[in-house]
Amino acid sequence: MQRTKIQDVAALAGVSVSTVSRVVNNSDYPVTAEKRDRVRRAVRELNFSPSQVARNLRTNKSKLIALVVADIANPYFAGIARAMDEFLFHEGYGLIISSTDESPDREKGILNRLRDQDVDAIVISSSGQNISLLELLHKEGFPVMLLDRNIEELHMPFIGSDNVRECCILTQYLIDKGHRSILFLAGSLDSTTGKERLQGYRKALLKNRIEYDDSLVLHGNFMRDETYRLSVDFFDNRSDRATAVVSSNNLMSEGFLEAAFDRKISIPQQYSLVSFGSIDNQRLITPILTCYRQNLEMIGKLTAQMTLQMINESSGNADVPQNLVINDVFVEGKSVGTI
Amino acid sequence: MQRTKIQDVAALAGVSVSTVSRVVNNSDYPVTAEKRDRVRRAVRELNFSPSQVARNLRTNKSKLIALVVADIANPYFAGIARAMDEFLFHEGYGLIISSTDESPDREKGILNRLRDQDVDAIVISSSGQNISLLELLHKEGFPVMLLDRNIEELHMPFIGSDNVRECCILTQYLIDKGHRSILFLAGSLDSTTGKERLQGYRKALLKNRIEYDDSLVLHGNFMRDETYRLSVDFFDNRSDRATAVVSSNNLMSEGFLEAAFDRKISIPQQYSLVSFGSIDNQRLITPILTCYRQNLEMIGKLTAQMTLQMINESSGNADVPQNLVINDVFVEGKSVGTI
DNA sequence: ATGAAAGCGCTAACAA
DNA sequence: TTGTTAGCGCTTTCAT
Repeated sequence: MQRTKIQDVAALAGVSVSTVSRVVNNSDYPVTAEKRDRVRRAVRELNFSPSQVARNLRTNKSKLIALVVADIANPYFAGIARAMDEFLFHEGYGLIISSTDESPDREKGILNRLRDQDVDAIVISSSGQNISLLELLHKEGFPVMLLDRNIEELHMPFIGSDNVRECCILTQYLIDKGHRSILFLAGSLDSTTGKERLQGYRKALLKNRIEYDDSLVLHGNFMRDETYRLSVDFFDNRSDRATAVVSSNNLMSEGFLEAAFDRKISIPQQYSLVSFGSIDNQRLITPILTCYRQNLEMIGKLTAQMTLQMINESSGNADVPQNLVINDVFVEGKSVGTI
Repeated sequence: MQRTKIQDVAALAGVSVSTVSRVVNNSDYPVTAEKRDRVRRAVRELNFSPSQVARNLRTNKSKLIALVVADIANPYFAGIARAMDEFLFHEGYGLIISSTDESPDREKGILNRLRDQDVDAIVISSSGQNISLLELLHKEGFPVMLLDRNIEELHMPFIGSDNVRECCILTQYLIDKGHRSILFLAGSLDSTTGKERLQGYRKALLKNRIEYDDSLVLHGNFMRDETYRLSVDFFDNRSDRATAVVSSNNLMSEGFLEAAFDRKISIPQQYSLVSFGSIDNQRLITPILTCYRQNLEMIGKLTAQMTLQMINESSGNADVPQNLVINDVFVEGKSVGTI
């Protein structure tokens, strides 16, 4: 069965294709009521709906926005994706989602693919290793928006948390509870996010005149399994070196908790934990984590809004980079004990 | 900055556009090594990469596959999406993901959108309320593949679980532990999946000569919050009517567990629970659920494979509908007590 | 107010 | 082995 095209409609309505196009697009171009009606009827009769592909080619827009993240199965990204989709759908946009698995190479491949697809914008939580490619895309006119992980030299719109501040407060919370030897689960230091969260931790130590000890920083990559391994190793060999831990994201918190569970370390009795980001199914898990909880719905919606704004601006004049720093919610749970 | 196009490459290489096209597409068409080289060099120099949009229009393929699910933030779908993306990326395909929130209207809107985008295939976990539209898409040549929820009258390829069998076994497990009054958390009965799981439950009752009691079936819609409400209501008003419960999917299990937690009902001491599908962060949650665990990685990969197969076949001859029934893994946890 | 026609960037049939 | 060219379905300029 063939797709009905604009010519078919034009023929049935007895008008030219231009007229059909005008009507279909609700152009404010003048069309007599009568023809408009004839076209509308023909459209309905033939169940016509214009090929977005042909439009794409002609107009250089695809009505497609890409979301590039480490892993769409991470509830953090899935929640944001959900909210973005919700918002974008109503604006007539579709969402292409790709996972990089934290691999810069994979990320590069994905970005190149997106370039060819002519997506209208790219929202990316980048490894931070593809700066020149992102720059190139930007130059070619792709609105690029940085999500969660900023890349400062790029001067592109960014939405994310105040990592330094929030991590500092989390650490301070532990210190206030009497902890002095605090482990830090670091995410990838190639990303601003990873760096800034570590920085927040150090800032809190400094403020409280606690000496920074490099051996208390476990270097991970924001991923659960790896954190599990690091944590098990820590428990097995140097468990007594710390009384509390600051985790850099939700997955790392999960990995740590799994390790503690397997090593029969009880939280918060033996170890206290604070987390950047809450974990999935928290209501079913003991203890409730003391953490900064991110409002995924809001982040997703704002991201979508900013992205559309970029798209519209970029067709106009200068695109003004804009940074949006989200204030997450501090949740006082039961995962921290007093010393 | 302008996109470089095939003409630019042709000019720089001193050949015709067809030659460039042939080289770029690795066509097995004969091209002399020398020209091939010249083209390759020009491609690199100009950083050329063909517009997928123009290709789409010309070839009627978009290298885009759509995944339509109730909610991409449901770990079940997110896990499948992740695995599909993994596989499809290597085959040169992108993945458009849309969430329907279980709304047939929303689903319809999404499907119409996808039609215009000319996606190469649609993978859908459908509400089951848009049969005629799915049929239309099929007639128009869109390969459609049903995921998790079958619609039998459509005779389209399907991948999913053996719902009747697995739910029957889950129920039987409870019966074997001495339970006779068993609550069933039903998903939407508009979907085959919802119906079949209920059917499996009834089958087990029948086999054991336990009378089916309609008031022990809580009618939900596969969603967490609603199940929470239904469960709380049950606990508050008719808690003593049952000693065990069969849940129709992961989210409903979570909703039930949250309700039990809030009402201080302990599992499995006061109530036993078996679940179709495991829950997120299970390792951190007590008790471990007795459930059928679905291998999302495998399901996603197989789905992607079948989809590509459909795409390739449909360009060829008859597309043979194919049903793939996954054997999930029975996990014996600690969520069931003996009576 | 309407229609004819150019052309978006590419592939592929056909010609040479 | 290579080049020329039609045309994918649409939007939009220009002429009427």
